[in-house]
Amino acid sequence: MSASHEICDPALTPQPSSSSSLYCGSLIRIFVSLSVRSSSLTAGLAFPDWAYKPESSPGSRQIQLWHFILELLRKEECHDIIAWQGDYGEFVIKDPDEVARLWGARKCKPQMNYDKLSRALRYYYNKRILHKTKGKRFTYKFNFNKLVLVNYPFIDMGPGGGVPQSAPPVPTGGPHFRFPSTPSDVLSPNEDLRSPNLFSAVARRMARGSVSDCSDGTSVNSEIEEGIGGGGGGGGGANSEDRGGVPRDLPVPGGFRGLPPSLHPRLSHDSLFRVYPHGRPHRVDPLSPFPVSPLPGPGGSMMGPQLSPALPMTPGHLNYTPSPTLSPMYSSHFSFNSEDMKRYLQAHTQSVYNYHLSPRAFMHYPNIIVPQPQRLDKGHPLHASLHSNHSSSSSSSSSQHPLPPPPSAHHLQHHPAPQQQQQQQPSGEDHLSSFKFKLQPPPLGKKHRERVMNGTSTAHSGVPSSSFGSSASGTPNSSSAGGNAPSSSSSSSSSSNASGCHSSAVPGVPQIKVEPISESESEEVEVEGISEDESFSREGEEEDFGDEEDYLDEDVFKTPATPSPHTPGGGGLLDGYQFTAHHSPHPHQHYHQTHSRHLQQYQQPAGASSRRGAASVLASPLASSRTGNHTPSSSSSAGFPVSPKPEPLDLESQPGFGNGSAGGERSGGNASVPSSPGFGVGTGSGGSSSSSKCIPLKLRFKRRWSEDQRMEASSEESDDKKVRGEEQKQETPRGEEERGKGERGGSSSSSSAGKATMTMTPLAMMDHEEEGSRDAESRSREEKGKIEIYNNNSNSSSPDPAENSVATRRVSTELHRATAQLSLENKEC
DNA sequence: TGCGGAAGTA
DNA sequence: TACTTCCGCA
Repeated sequence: MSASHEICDPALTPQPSSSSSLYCGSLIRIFVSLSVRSSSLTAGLAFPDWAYKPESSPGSRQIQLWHFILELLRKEECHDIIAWQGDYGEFVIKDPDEVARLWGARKCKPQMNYDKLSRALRYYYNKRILHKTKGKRFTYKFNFNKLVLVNYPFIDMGPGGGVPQSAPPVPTGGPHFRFPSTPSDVLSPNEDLRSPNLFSAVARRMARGSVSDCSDGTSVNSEIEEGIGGGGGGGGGANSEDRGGVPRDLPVPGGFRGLPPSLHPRLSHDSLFRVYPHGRPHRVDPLSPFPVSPLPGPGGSMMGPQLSPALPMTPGHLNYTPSPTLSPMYSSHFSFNSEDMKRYLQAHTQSVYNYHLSPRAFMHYPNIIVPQPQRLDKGHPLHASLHSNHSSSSSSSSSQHPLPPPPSAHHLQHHPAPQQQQQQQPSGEDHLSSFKFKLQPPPLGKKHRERVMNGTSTAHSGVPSSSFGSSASGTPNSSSAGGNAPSSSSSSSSSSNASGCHSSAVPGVPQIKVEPISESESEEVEVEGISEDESFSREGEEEDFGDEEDYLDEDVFKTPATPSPHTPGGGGLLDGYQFTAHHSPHPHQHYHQTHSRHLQQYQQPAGASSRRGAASVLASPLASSRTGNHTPSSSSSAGFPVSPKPEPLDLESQPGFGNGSAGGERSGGNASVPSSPGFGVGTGSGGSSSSSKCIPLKLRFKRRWSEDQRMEASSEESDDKKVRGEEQKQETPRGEEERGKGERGGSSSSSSAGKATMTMTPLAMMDHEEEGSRDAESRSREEKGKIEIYNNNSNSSSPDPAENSVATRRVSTELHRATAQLSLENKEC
C-alpha cells in the first residue's frame, strides 16, 4: 500500500510549493502537451485535446472523482489499492482508506475518508456514471458510455472535421481491464457498462495517452501490444505480473477481448475502421440532424465517425448517445422530417426494445454492427460481427442470436436498396423476428425502484382521485413511477404490462416477446400508463441526456400501449408516427397532441355537465372498481349510478349496467361507479372479446376520467356550491325513486347523487371510444348534450321531483338509445 | 457496509 | 455543478 501510495502520490497530491491553482494549471499544461504528443505519435489515434474535458482532467481545477478513479485504475502502481476486477468497468477498491486519502490529497481535502468518497461515488449512481456491484465490497462499476459521452459530448464536433480520431479517456483499466468473459456478459441487455471490445486496446491506449501523466514509462505502443496480447490472444499479455490479483486468464471467446492482429490499435483510424464494410465514416450531409448522415455518403460510409474506440460494440455500449434533439451540438442543424423521424422511431423502438439502447446511438452509428460472441468461434470475430446482421435477421431464435444487430442501423439509412425498403415494411416479419426478446428493463436505482413501487402500489391500492389526478397532472412522483420500467421484483406486473400493451399490434415494431398478461396485469398497465403524460413532460426535465434517454426509452416501452385513437389507419402509435409527416421533434408529441385533443373533446361535455351538476357522464376506471378502490371522493359529481330505465335494448340485462353494486363498491362509502361487466373488458362476456383491444382505450379513458375528476373537483368547488343546494333538495326524492327501482347501489353521500345522472361505466365509455369512430363519438357527444339539456331543465327549472323523474327517464332513454347504437357499432370493433 | 437525505461549499 | 460533510437507517 505504501509503495503504491508513494508511486501514486506525486501525481495525486498538490505540489507543496505551489498553490492549488498553479498545480492545476501545470497539470493542465502537462496534459495538453501530452495529449498533443500522443496525437502526434499515434497519427490520429491519439487522444485529441478537445476530447479531454478540462474539468475532468487530473490536474484541472475540479477533477472529478470518476476521473480520479480512472486515473488510479490506469496506474498499475495503484492496483493494489484499486483495480479493475470482474465485469466490464467493474473495479474494486482494495484499500478504501488509501483511495480516499489519495482523493483527499488531490482535492486538498485531508479529511477525506472512504465514507465521504463513497458518498460521492454514490452520487454517480443517479448520474449513471457508476453503480455499485452488489454483493461485492468496495466494488463499483463504471458506465463507460455515460462517462464518455456525457463528459465528451462534442466527441464528433472537434476541429478535426467532427470526426474523432481517438477515444476519450476510456476507463479501460490497463492490463486489468477485461472484456466480457462470457457471451452472457456481452448479451446482458441490462448491462450498460460494457466497455469496448473491438477497440479495447485502442481505447486503452487512448486512455493512457490522454491521462498521460503515467509514471510508468510504458509507451502507448507497449500498451497497445499489451492490449493485443492480452485481448486478442485471450489473456496472453505480458503484463501478467501486474494483475494485482485480478484474474486475467478468464476464458475469452474468440479473441473477443481485443483487437485481432489486423486491427492493431496502432493502426490509423482508417485502418481501424476498415474492419467495417463501409469504410471510414464521414459526415455526408451537413444538414442532417445526425452527426453522421444516414444517407449513404460518397464513400458509402455509414459508420458513425464518432464511433469512438471508447464506445463499445456490444449493444450495451450503445446505451447512451446524446440526443439529436436535445444536444446543443445538433440543435443548430436539426431538421425534423418524417423520414428522419421514422428512422429515429424505428431505431428507437428496436434498440430500446431489444437492448435498452438509445436509438440515438444508432442514429449516430447507423452502420454499427453488433458483434455476436456466439459467432466468434465460427471465425473471425469481426467477420462474425460484420455478418451478424444478416445471420441474425434470418433467425428468430433469440437464444441463438441474443445480439441481433440493431436493424435500426439499416433503418437509418436511406439506401434505396430493396433490402432497405423491405426492412422498412411492417411486414418484415422475418426481419423482426430476431427481436423476440423479453424486455429487461435496466436496473433501477433504489430511488427509482421505490418510486416505481410506490407508483404501482398507489395504482393498486389506489386512491383513484389522487392517483389519477396526479398522474394526469404529471407530478414528479407519478412521473417517476410511471416512467421507469420495473426491475425484476416488480416486473411481473409492470413490465409485462407494458409489453402486453405494446404487443397489441404495432406493425413495424420489433416483435417483443410478450408474455400473456392477466387481467390484473393489464390493469396495472393501465394505471401505469396513466402517468404516461408525465413521461412526456418529464423528458425535458432530466438532468442529462442519459436520464432523458432512459425515460425516453421507457416511453417507448410504453408507447405502443397507447396508440393514438385517431392515428390514421388505426395502426399503432408508431405507425401513426411513421406514416404521418409529423414534424415533431419528439415522437410523443403526436400522441400527446392527439391525446390532448381527445381530452378536450371529452372534457368539454363532461366538464360542462358536471358544472351544472346535471347529467354527468360518469365513469370510473375499471381498475378502480376492480381493485376495490374508492371512486374519487373529491368529485361530487362522481355520483351514484342511476340505473337507466329499462329499455328494450337489453342493455340493462347486461350485468353491471345500471347496477351500482357490481363490484368494488364499498358499503357506506362514496358510491363507487359501478364496474360494468356488461361493458367490461375481460370480465363480462361482452367485453372479453375485445379485451386486448381495449386496453389502450381504457388507458385513454382513464386519463379522461381523471381529467374529469380534476376538473370537476376544481370547478365544482366554485360553481357547484350554489347548485349543490338545489341538487340536494332533489336528491332525496329521486334517490328514493331510484332505490325503488332496486337498481341503486352505493350510499347517498354524494351530492351528485340527485343529479339526473347518466351513469356510464368506464367500460361503456371505453366502448364508446373503442370503435374509434368519430361519428360515434360525435353522436355520443350529441347525446350527452341532449341529456345535459334535459337535465338542465329538470334541475334548474323543475324542482319538482316528478318532473325530474320524467327528465331522468328521458335521459335514460336517450342514453340507452345512444349506448345501444354505439354498442352495435362496437360489435364491429 | 451501503444507502441516501440534507445542508453546505467552492 | 460536483462534490463534502454529516447523519440516520438498513
